[in-house]
Amino acid sequence: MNNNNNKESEPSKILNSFLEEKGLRKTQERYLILEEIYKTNNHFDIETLFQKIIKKQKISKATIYNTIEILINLKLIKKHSFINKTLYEKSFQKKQHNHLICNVCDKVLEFCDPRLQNIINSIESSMDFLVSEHSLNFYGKCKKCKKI
Amino acid sequence: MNNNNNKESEPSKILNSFLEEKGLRKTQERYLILEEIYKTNNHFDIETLFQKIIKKQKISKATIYNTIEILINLKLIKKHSFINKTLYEKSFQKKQHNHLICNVCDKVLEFCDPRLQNIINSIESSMDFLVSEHSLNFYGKCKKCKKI
DNA sequence: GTTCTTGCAAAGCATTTGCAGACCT
DNA sequence: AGGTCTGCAAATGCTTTGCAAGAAC
Repeated sequence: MNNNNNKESEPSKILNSFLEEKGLRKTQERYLILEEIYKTNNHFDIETLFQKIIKKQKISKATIYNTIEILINLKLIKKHSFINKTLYEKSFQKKQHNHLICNVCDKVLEFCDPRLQNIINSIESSMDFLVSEHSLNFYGKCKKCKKI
Repeated sequence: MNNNNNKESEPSKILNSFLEEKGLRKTQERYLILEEIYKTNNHFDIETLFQKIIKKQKISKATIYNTIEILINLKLIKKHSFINKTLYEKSFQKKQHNHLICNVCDKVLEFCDPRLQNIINSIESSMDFLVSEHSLNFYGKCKKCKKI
């Protein structure tokens, strides 16, 4: 997969079609922000993303927030509300996963567990609730920090 | 169980012992805030708690935030960082549970599922991570809002 | 009397909004 | 040309901080 998110990458094409379809402007900034995000492999916050981009060219946080909203709607990124901080991550073709957050070093790890889907299925029927999103986070100490 | 949290209720006694032990002041405000929280059966936010108390007597949000912190440490309340809002709930002798958040009416429902503990156990060993807290939230549509 | 706590106001963050000028189409 | 988007700065919402006055011990 092409992570070098130029205008030919899949996420860019998705953004492109969306903007076209809605008659919205294809601004340089929107593609640039998407590109920067797709260059990043970790979870990131707005400030970090802003700092990365501002080194290359003028940009305002308002534009970042605006674009982030579009990207969330397009499912190109995902927002996570952890305790005391909000982080985002790219999500195109990314498998369902959950998070481990180390309270000591702040690292965010990912894991998958197929049993979660079973829980979702049961709860949907037992509680008569339609689940469209979920978040499962474990907070504690990672491998390294456990030892200290 | 006595939910009429006067100074003889269990949560008050816990707060009391803690303050005594640490040589901190047993202020009227601290007991009052705890009492108000234990009268509340739902999840609540700071603003709502503040409004409830201010009707009865002068209080400042700074004091509420300060007391909330003590109560969290004593595990008498629990903080939840949902997407776009922070809510708290009393947690004394409250069983482990998880949350369903309706995106339409904002209602917060609770559920328990014993299989979650199995997931925690597996992840602790497979990821070599020590889990001390967790949150499992499902976002979607509740029974009523599904129909609309 | 000493020390801690409260209430108030100001400061801090993260995010949103309003608007003039710049940029897409 | 015309409407949209950006950047800036101000506003907002939530939480924290600093400090003088008040309360607990």
